[in-house]
Amino acid sequence: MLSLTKKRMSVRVRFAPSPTGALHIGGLRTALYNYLLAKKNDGKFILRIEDTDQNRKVDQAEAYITEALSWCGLEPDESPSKPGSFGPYRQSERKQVYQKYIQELIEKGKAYYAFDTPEELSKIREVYELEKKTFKYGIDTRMSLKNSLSLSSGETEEALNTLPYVVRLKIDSGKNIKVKDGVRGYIEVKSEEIDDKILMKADGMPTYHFANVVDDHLMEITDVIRGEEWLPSLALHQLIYDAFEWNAPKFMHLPLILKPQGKGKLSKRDGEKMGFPVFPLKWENAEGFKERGFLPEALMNYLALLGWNPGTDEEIFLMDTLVEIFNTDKIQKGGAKFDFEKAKWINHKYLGFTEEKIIFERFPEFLNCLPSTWSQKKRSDVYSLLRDRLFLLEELKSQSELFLRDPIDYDLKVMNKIIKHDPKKIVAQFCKMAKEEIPLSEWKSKIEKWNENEKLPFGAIMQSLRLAIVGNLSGPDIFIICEILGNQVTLNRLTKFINNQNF
RNA sequence: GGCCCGUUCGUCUAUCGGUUAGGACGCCAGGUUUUCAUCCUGGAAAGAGGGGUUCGACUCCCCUACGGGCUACCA
Repeated sequence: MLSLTKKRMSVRVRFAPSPTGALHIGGLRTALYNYLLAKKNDGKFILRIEDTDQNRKVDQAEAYITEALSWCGLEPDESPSKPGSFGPYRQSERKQVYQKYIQELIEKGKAYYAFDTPEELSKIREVYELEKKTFKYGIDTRMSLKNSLSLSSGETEEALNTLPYVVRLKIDSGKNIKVKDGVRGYIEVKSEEIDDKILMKADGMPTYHFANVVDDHLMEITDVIRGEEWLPSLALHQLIYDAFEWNAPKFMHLPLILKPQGKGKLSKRDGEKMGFPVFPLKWENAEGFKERGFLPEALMNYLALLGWNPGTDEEIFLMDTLVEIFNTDKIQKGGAKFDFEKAKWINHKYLGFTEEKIIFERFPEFLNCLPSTWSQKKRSDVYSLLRDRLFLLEELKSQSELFLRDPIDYDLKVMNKIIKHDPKKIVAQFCKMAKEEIPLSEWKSKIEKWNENEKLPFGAIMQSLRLAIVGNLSGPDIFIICEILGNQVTLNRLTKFINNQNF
């Protein structure tokens, strides 16, 4: 047990998203696990923006990511907006760095220039596909393609000056590459399986693989926690570390977050289709967890449990506890389906133990459905009456509507059931009582007393009142509703009911 | 197609060779309540299939099936 909680020295982890759109909960969970590992070990959590693909870059995305992490309480120790001594933290600003290191690889003979155009290559791929073979730019093919290995040095020189070129990693065959994933264990890959991946693109930008390795090394990253989609590239990354003769960090690949129903990984579409958020904050037309009324702590709690477990039966953990108990060897191997119901239930728990004052301070946007003309006490009374019923803060709006306007109509099914007890007469009696301003606690006994002569089912009385005041049979304690409504409004509603000509 | 990874109730998961396979969400039933919801109690519900190894496999190995990922000058 002691070894599980022992702290390691100078842990540095990074979350490295591409600014191609909103951060979704898969990425968010990756960020969370990184954050937890860092904080558990008194280490540093670094945000690095991987914007090497200029075509897919979305302007607002980086700001969104920063804001989303902040809302979730995952504040980076180093980031583009809070540089440490390992910057720049945006890959597009590190071009010279990559140039320097790619040069080193070329000089070492570990990488080479290639002049084949994308069009040429895709044509070759098509031909291979027709023969049901897979084209690999590598040991078997590289000498018949246009690169500094197949061309003479003069031709290469010439091409370098006139043609666009990329730099590829030169992979030797016949090697068994053994890599370790902290979640799954050792994985062995034959070097023949890996092709001579492009390290530097024709536009002078590095590819993910290259930039990632160089930056993780330079930024002294000790542990890489990333999505499972990177697992097949792990051997390639190891080869790049080897080419530089660098020590690789520890790797851990998180299982994917899957659709609630059906197959495949969770997508933005699923959220739209099934009515749940997949983004922390609003993005374009899609509402986020924030807008739906999640407490960020609750979201983090749910995400922590999606692919990891503490090994106990407990499920509700504040961030501080999470940091304490988080342990990477409890990370799950298989993908996990997203379950919005469970997420809501956790949020409900948080709503239950979070002080009202805190809710009013932190989530004013949800309290806005209560008129600003109301006194603080009245707003507070409404919230405390409704809070046990809330799973999402957004529900406050619909749940509080009964205070804002008189019932539009009355539930006819209920009406038919109780009509034989003469609900108007019952309500009229209640009217009389309401005029006397009886304290809340005495309503019930008053009604019972009155009912001694009338001999009505108690339920019929209560149903008549509820129908008259809110129009249907659901909702919180009707007497408290009356008290919050005040005598005037209550009397109005009762009178309206009595005067209704439809029954 | 090739390569890699995975598979315990509907869902998230516990189990690290010997358990009546545990918990939670959801579902169902009962209780509390003036109703609904909350809350409380209870219930139904699982080791993908087939081979091994072993005195004994959910647990270790192999095969199959299924699911997923990668296979770009995207990350």
